[in-house]
Order: sequence, then C-alpha cells, then structure tokens
Amino acid sequence: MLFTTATGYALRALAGLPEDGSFCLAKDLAARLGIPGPYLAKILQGLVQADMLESVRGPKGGFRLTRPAHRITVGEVVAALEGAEALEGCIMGFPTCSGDHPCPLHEAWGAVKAQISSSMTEATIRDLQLMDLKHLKDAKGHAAVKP
Amino acid sequence: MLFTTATGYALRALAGLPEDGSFCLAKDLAARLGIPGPYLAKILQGLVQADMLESVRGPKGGFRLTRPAHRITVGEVVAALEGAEALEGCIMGFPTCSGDHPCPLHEAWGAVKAQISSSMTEATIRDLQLMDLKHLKDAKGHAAVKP
DNA sequence: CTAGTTTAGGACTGGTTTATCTTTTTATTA
DNA sequence: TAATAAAAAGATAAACCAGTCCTAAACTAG
Repeated sequence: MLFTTATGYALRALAGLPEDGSFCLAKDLAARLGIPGPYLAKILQGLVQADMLESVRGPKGGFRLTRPAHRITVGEVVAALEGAEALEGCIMGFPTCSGDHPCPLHEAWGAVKAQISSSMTEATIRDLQLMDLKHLKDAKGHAAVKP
Repeated sequence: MLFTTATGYALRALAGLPEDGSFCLAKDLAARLGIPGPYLAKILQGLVQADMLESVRGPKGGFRLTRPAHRITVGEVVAALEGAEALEGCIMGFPTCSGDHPCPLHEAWGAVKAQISSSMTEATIRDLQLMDLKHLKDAKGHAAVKP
C-alpha cells in the first residue's frame, strides 16, 4: 500500500463508526475491524486531536465523528497521519530534480501526484462506508457484536 | 519521495558511474554524490548481486556497470531494492478492496500504478545521466575531487 | 462517596531502515 | 614476499514504525 498501516486503520475506523452519531467503544471497533485494540486506541486519540473525532471517557463513553462522514475527506485523514507533504519532492529523491532540471519521471510523477491528490480530496469517509455496505451484502449481515 | 532513500542512492550511483567503462571507487562516488560512504558501499554490493554492477578488489579496483546504461531500467533498480510488488495492493490497505469490491480510489490508483510502472520501465540509467549532464552545464564543471 | 469503566498519556518491546565501524578477503605493486 | 589498496561481510548503533502495557484522569452507576 502507499500509506502507512496506521493511516489505513484510521480510515477503516472512521468508516466503521456508527452513522447515527452514537458513541462507539474503541475495543468494539477494533474487534469488528480486526485491528489490534491498543494500537487502534492510540490512533483514535490522534484523530481526536485532529478534530475528526470526539471522545467521552467512562461508561457510556467512546468515540464518534465530529462531522458528518461526507465532510471528512480521505486527504484530510492522510494529511493528519502522514503529514501534508507526504507526496512532495522527486519520486526518486534526486536533490537536483526540479521544474528547471526535471528527472526523466518528473512529468509523469507530477501528473500522478495531481491525480492522487484530487482523488483523495474528492473521496470522503462516506464513500468508504458505502463501499463496506456493498461488500457486506454478499456476506451475512450482522448488526450487533453480541447477540 | 515514493521510494526508500537506498533506492534513490542506487539510482544516483548507477547514473554517476563513468560512461567509459572504467572502474570507480565507492568512496569517490560517495564523495561526488554527497552520499554516506559506507552506506553506499553496501548498496553497491547489492547491485553487484543483482547483476547491474561488477566489482574488482584491490588497487585499481572499484565498480562499473555490467551493461550499457541504456540497458538498465529504473524499474529494474527499484524492483531489486524494494521488491517487485512494491506498489501492489489497495492504496489505503483495505483488505476487502478488490476488483469486485473496489474502494473509492481503486480505479484512480490502478491507473496511477500502470502509469508509474510504464514510466519506470521506459526510463533508463542513461536518461538519468543526461539529466545530470544538463544540470552540470549551469554549475561550474569540475572533473577531479582534489585539484 | 466508592467502585467500575473507558479514554489519555507515557514507557516499553521488537522489527526494519539508515548508517557506521571493523575484520576478512582479494588484488596490485614494490 | 611484504606492504598496500580496495571490496566483501558482519557487528553495531540510531531512528522510526508497529504494537503492547501500565498508570492516571474522567465519567457513570450504585
């Protein structure tokens, strides 16, 4: 994958939170997504600081989105986890590569970066939720973790 | 950058070797390119095992290309340093993402991977040499490290 | 108020990458 | 043959990522 596993976990977690604004426990989310619990908890804390999640401690607590899912873009999540300049610079790391002295892949890489950036700012967490729903229609649906 | 620093070093080293087939010392190459010497030496050893460089020990020894520069593609170097499946899989690491159940970035990412792959198999070390030559025309040329 | 639950925050472990250092092997030269 | 020069190879250190663990803080319920 292009990003770190933490970024992938963050995206899956945001998409996996309930859509009705109710709070969800970190460990429930981790169990449902198959993500290591303590690690996900740490990632969720970062998303709280990045103002994408809000949290409440204690019983009846948990995490929920601060905004509707269609208002959180994939690019925003990636920027929060990997830094805004994750794709900056020459694809091969050539220090002399620039617009004046382009490397052989400069143009292609520039087009690719633009493509990825625009795709990431267009796609939202809502789109990820829809993908998951579509996928679950094939498997057996289950709403609650404990029946 | 998209690749590891070791891959970038390898590409710069291959492009920085003399074109006349003479042997070049690892430490001279490192000094000229501004790359940490012992680390570059280790990377060059890997390129020998990958059959892109040949080496001779002792005085008058060093490294040189096993093939003309235009016969070594950037993709080949990347595959040797990062593995052939460096760009495989979902861009966000979604385990459920596939052709049947694509994530929102699946298509765009597929196009990007194809674009990068073809660019990397088209570009050769020779192209990198030409880029460097073009760049050196602006700065002051210097042939020897110690005048 | 107290006990239990849950997030917050930090320290810690293990693996990989980056980088350095030392020793050994191989070749050249005097 | 002896001294020297260079790559080969392995041990080591530092930084980062993935993941765990423990303690503190905050909230709820009784």
